[in-house]
Amino acid sequence: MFELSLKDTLSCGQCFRFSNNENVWTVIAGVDENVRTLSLSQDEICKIEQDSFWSDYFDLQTDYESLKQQFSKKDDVLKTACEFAPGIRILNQNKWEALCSFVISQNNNIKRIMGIVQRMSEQFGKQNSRGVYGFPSSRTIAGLSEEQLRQIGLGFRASYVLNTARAVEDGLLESLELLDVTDARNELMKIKGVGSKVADCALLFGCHRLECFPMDVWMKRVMTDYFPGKDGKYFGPYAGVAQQYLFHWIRNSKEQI
DNA sequence: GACCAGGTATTGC
DNA sequence: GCAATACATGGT
Repeated sequence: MFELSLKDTLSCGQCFRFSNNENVWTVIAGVDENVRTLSLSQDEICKIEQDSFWSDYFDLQTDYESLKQQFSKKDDVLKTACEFAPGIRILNQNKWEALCSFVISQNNNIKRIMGIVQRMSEQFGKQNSRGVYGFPSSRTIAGLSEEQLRQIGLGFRASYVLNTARAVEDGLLESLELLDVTDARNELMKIKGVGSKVADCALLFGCHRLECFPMDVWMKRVMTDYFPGKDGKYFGPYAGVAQQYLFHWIRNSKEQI
């Protein structure tokens, strides 16, 4: 049996379309009419195994038990973070949706990011057969004006989102597949509005490049406080997984070391 | 009303 | 290369 906490995995800042009623967690994932919805309580998670889309989305193919064991053996602080929320997994999101969402995330807070993504979907996305709005396609966004994007509250990020949609329409995401992480990262950063942190988030949460180690304000704090002089390379080829445990721990744990 | 939010581009050394 | 600053918007 796999370990997965819906609450911790969905609310740890990887994705921006989820909600919670009573004990039921709901995720909305995917673009336009390919959007899918999952509503589940924690004690029903075994159902995910029977669905190929959600199995992939929640990364059931990766052995997190083994990773957490290795992390815990390597470092005591990381062990504490793993034990704080052991049910976190790295999501496999749509690449464009992840990239665009993290462009929106810059100098922004999670609640407002979620609102913007929801408005974007309802105004510019297409519905599936059940009436759920998918995240708008890059083609749709590339065809909008900056002014139209500003109206949903994107602020100065409107032009960044537009630049990103145009790059994706030019085949950026397909071109990344052949590249190593360093080249892929540099390619993403050619977009005006995509820096190192957003590039790493897109690669980690959208392209499943588990060695990427996004450095936001929280992770900078973790590194200076607990890993002085070190960087993401210290955590090895699955640094991105370690990053997410540390990120969630530093933001939510009252009792730090 | 100042300050902040999973940053980035620009400018100036 | 690294430090300082503006950037839209909505919430404390």
